Amino acid sequence: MKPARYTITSALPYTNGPVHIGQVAGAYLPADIYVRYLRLKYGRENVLYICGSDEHGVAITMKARKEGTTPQEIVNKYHEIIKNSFNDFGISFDIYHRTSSPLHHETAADFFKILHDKGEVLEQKTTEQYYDKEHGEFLADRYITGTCPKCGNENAYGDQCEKCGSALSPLELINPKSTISGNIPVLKETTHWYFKLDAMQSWLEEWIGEQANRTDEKWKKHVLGQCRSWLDSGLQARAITRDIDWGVKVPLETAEGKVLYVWFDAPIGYISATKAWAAENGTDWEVYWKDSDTKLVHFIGKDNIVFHCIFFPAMLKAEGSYVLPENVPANQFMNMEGAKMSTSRNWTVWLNQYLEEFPNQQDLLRYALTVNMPENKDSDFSWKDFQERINNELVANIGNFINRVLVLTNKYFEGKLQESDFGNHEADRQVLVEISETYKKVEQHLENYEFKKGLQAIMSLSTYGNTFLAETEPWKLVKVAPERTGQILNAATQIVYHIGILLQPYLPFTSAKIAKFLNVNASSLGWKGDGLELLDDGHQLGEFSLLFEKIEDDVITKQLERLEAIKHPVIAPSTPPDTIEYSAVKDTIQFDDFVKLDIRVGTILEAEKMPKSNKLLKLKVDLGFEQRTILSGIAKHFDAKKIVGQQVCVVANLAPRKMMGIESNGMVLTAEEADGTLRFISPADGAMNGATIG
RNA sequence: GGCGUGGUAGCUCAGUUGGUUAGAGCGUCGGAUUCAUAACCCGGAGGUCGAGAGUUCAAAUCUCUCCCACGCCA
Repeated sequence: MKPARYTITSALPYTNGPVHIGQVAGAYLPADIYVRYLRLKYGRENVLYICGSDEHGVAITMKARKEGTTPQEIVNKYHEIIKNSFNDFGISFDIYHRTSSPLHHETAADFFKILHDKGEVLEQKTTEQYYDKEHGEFLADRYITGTCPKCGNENAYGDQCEKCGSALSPLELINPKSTISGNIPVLKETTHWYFKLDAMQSWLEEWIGEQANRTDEKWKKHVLGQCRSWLDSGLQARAITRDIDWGVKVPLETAEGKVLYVWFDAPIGYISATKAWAAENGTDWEVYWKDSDTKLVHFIGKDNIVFHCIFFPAMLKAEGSYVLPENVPANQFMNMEGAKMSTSRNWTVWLNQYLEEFPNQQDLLRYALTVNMPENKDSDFSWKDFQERINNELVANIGNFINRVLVLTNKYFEGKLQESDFGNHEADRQVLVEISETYKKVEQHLENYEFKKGLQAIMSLSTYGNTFLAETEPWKLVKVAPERTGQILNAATQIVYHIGILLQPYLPFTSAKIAKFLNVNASSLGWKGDGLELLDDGHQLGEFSLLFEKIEDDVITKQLERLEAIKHPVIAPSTPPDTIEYSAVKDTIQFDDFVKLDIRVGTILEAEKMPKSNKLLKLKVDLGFEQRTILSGIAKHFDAKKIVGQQVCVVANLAPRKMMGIESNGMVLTAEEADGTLRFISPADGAMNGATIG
């Protein structure tokens, strides 16, 4: 029944920004929990967990163009940020690869070639598309703006009108305009390759139908529903090539200047990542994708369902030699303080940001995200809830239980496990039963992708431990029956030990800490569901401290203030006085002089008044790539407490300057009104920290 | 606009094929306790299961209509 090996994937993050906690809760944390469990249960060598950066597509070329840099630089930057934040957070990929690598280009091109050479899978079609004569290139949908035929909005994009929400095709736009040159584009013929999805309709219906009826593990309802919805409306051939120059070149002589469309190339990234991993480890990649005894599981967010349940399986099937996914346990979305997460509005928590602001507290977020994971419907993350969960559950339940046991054992028996007697005491025997039962529950839940329930079962074991102590009262018993007290604490310590093991998939950092407290080798903590293994009588426990610290109110307040600033941007249109004296325009400078300025978007993380100065505020500003200390003479205009979270523009390449003993690295830009009032300059709709201004 | 998935206690969420008094955690109220990070343990209160209609001996669960949220598509 058990497969010989597992190939587990998490959605490839798109490298036009860092990843945020919603994505983590959706596709990375559940996969990591699953994978850590599988490795413990079935052996590390039988599980391969892969991921990587998705680095192609028009969105990245647009961003590069906007920021005056190259696509490669954009993806290099975010690839590093994303990779490092996953690593710090404990997402335990066997490899984190990238689709801009030569190996991926080769793999994706080969895959295309195989489909192409089969002759029946792909077809060529020639259509007319908008072309920018001045720049000599075909225009991607998003490079075209015009008037929306439905609502009259003059700034609709070629693929969508953001005002009325309707999806468009570029040909529908009235008065189309190239956003690259501003010129009117012309229609020109171009040829593309299409994947004949329609030809796979009946096979897909059959395959999805099998998944819907499987008894070993269920596919989620919303996943199946989405698939049905697609199949019912009839599949159509889809273009898999594009006329841009950023991506995997189409490996045909007749396809000069064309690349694979990103949806086609991205999932192949799973395969190329596997190849890269296999090469590094001197092993064979193919069994992880082609052996029928391999179980392939894709972890994704709900926006990705059709790609992983329809398109990619169809591609794999068309190629012919690959296994198909056994399950695609897509999660729904996580909201933030009751509103949709928005990357452009900064209405989220970036993973790298959390890791910086909460150093060495990965497990707190892992816990909060797991407990609130959007497994079957959208969920909500709020900082207040985060604080309460940590304080009432991690600190008060698990942390406290473990502390009680260790303190008692230390106080009464110098931290040495006394002789146990499970045979003669029903209460002690019950402890072992509870532990075994917990293993069974956790295993069952994890095998079914029920991550919340699994964690709840572990919490229940901790509650059981607390009850066990309350009922046996070792602190009273020790005065009259020290031997029995030793037996009770032995049993309680076995609970601690197994909580340590059970927690490994969920809270690996905490698990390692528990192992240290117990003086056992963390790497030897195996999954001991069958034939419960216990700590030996006489075992000497290690030194311990508090497992979790409480989260104080000010920590939460700070986060909420940041969000409040986003919700209510400071807009103060003051009525100008009748006579305004405008300052004279300065001497003309050359364009070259202007480009020397490096102005960036940043967010104020901390602000405090400089002692002994009535003008200066000491700011800590997050510029995305780094955080800086900047002294700014704005203290008379702004309340230090209220500007935390404010987005500002910063001259990033101003020479450092020391003021009152502290070095200032940059300058925060403000607008000065006639009456001297200062206002921050910040991007109208918010922008990512580090975004260039020009 | 079409399709899909949700809408359950103050909050965050569970509720398998329709079947006794609809559950958990947190919060709240009361009790007990002091080994422990005022933590833990026990107990109580709290729900017209989005709204309305229908099928049924019986509906959170099935059907229809409508409202709201999110996703996919046009």
